[in-house]
Amino acid sequence: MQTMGDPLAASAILAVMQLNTNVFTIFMKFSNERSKPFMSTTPATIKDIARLLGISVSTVSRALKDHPDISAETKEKVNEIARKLNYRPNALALGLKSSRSTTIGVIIPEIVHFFFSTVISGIEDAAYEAGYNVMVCQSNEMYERETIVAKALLDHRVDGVLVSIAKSSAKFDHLTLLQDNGIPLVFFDRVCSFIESDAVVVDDYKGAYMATEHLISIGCKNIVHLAAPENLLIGELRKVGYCRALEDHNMAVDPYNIYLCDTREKVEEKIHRILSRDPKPDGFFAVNDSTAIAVLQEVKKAGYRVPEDIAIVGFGDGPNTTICSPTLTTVEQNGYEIGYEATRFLLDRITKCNTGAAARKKVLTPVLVKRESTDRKV
Amino acid sequence: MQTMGDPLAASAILAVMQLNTNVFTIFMKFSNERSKPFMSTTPATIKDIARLLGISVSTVSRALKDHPDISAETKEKVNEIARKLNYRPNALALGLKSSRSTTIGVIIPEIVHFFFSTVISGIEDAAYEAGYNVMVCQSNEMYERETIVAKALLDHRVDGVLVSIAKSSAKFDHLTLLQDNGIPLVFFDRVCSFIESDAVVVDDYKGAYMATEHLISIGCKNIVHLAAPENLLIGELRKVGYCRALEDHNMAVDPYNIYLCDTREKVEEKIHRILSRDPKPDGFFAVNDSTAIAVLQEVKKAGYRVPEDIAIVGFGDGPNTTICSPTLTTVEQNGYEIGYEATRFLLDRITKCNTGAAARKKVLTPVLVKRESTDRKV
DNA sequence: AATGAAACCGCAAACGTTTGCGGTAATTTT
DNA sequence: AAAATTACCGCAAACGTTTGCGGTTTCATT
Repeated sequence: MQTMGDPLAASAILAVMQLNTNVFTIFMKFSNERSKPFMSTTPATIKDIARLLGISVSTVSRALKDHPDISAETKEKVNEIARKLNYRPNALALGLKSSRSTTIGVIIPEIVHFFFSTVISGIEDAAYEAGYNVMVCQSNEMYERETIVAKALLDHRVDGVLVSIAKSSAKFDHLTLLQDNGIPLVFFDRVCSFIESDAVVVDDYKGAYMATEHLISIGCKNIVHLAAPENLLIGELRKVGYCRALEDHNMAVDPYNIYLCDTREKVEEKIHRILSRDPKPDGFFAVNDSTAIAVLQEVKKAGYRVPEDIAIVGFGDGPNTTICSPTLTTVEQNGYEIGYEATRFLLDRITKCNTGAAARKKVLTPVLVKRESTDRKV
Repeated sequence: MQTMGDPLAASAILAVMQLNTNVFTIFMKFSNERSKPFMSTTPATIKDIARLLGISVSTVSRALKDHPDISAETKEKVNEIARKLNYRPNALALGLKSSRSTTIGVIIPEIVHFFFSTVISGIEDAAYEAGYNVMVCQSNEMYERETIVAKALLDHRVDGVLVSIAKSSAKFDHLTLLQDNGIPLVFFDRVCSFIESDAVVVDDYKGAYMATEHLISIGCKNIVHLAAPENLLIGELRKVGYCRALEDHNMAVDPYNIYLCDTREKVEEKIHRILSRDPKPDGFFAVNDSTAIAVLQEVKKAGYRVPEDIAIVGFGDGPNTTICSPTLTTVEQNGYEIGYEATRFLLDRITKCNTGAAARKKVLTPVLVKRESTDRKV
């Protein structure tokens, strides 16, 4: 058979020759195929290989994973046919049998945000390194969507879930549901205080403290903080960092200088009210970059100079911070590292099956990136 | 039993009472659980429900889907236990049985880009509306990664795949592999000319034509085009649109005015060479927004005024275009709509099983969004 | 020549579902 | 009262794998 030119035809003959039992069905298989010899429209299975070779599925299965019980000759034949048929193991069957799907789920607010998309890159890299697949689900910051995707991940029997909670999530039954079903959870960035679980976060308190202190150091006397909703821990921590920095420099914390304002839209809605307060703000610390940039644009439009009249600091260090003008001082958050480390935590839980071990927490230290929006000549 | 206060305890009793055969295993089940009555660490199955109720799995299965053969009483009991156990059907088993996973795969270059992440939003919405889940995989613009994720999607027996090819992909065996296995393909944005399949794209030619014509209309005489690699059809089409617009206005197409330059890095590398050419460029049409914005920043840095000395147009209309200064004129691409329509195409193929029908193509018309970077007083 | 041990391979159960078919009991129809 | 429905439920096979166990050969050892 090695003398034949066309390897496909060669194996077809080989296969037919070795048949003993069900020649008919095989023949049907061949005659049914249109123009694609040896390739049905449906994925090849171990059964197909076994049938073509006239051996049992057990043998094929063992041959494919190089089991010592199988002869070299058989292994060769099996692998050849498998290659020709483009055989790929059915992950559903594998998962059902082993009750492990080698897939991890991700519940993430919105991937449009640069930070979250870099987190995903870190997650994917860590997962692929370990042979795991990733299933990414957006909650779109909506509690309902979060519950839906959590259940979908449960349905698919993912081996673990990485989650950063939505702004609007106040109930967490859907997450404890996952835990109750033996699916380990690891939080990243936006953690949930009510659930005992591993977590990877940045030191939001410290980042906010540094940001505020920097504004103070360049001479700001009346610093406004644009904050996130209260149920978000990261928002709270950043607010506390802001307050503490003021206190440590003997500046009073004016509650009226703290606004719930974490999107561009809210900035456009509230900015005039904020700017018309007395004493007038000369510094802004916003809970994220896009809010900070919106402020930057609005105050410029209102005739103020940045950073001379008003200095601004954001949080996150997305690429936008270098394309606005002036460029934005911000607190760097290494999304990739957060995703990578969180996934390492999760894989650890999965492979070690140590769901019992105490919750670990990794806190990454952010760094303040100084740019033009706070670059005053002091 | 309705008189008891605790519904959990009530059903436990109910369950034990109804047992006839395997009391022992049930008892084991209870005594094994720590602090979580009625909830093992592993997901509940139909078998569990059947065992607790002393009925067969077939009955439970039918009861759960409201089959007329099952009595109202049984249905009620089954549903009650199912709810208590947080029963969720095993998607792996369902997929294996039906050879449909109600999951669609997405192969996308990089979700960091605003355009692609909006596409995903459109995909998700269309998929969820139809009860499908979405598995998003990034190729990171790498051919190897693209082949890996394609195989992973095949392994998971997704019902269909949406794909936008990586810049570096020149071979497409991994995609025909999917087709050969009966998995329908729909391309979005970056199509592959060698594979006959459905596609949803924007009219890149027209978008480029409009952009170039706009530059001409504001008085640009020497317009540079920063192009994508040649193997990307969208890049080619945009280049052709650029050339055609010049020709239609009796302006010569200078091949030296066309550069392979589609990232910020390449701009920083080549901009000085480009600007030092004679005649000096007075207009730029870049193949995407981030490239255009990089140009904008570099020419400003080099002392030129935008748009007075040099006018710039991008492609894509991401949010960056409104935060750079001056704001960027660009060609709007409705990513959400592309994703939504592509998914509709795919679901159509899946549900209708009409893999045989001719390939359909939907071309969305982009619109030119004029902003400051071309706002000359003419 | 009988025994033992390799070397190879197949049977069958299991994972969690669905579903055609058959069966029993209760109810209705003659 | 017999027959025919009707109502309700269980058996078992199937989806694609893996794997413990048992079964044949074959070959080397006494």
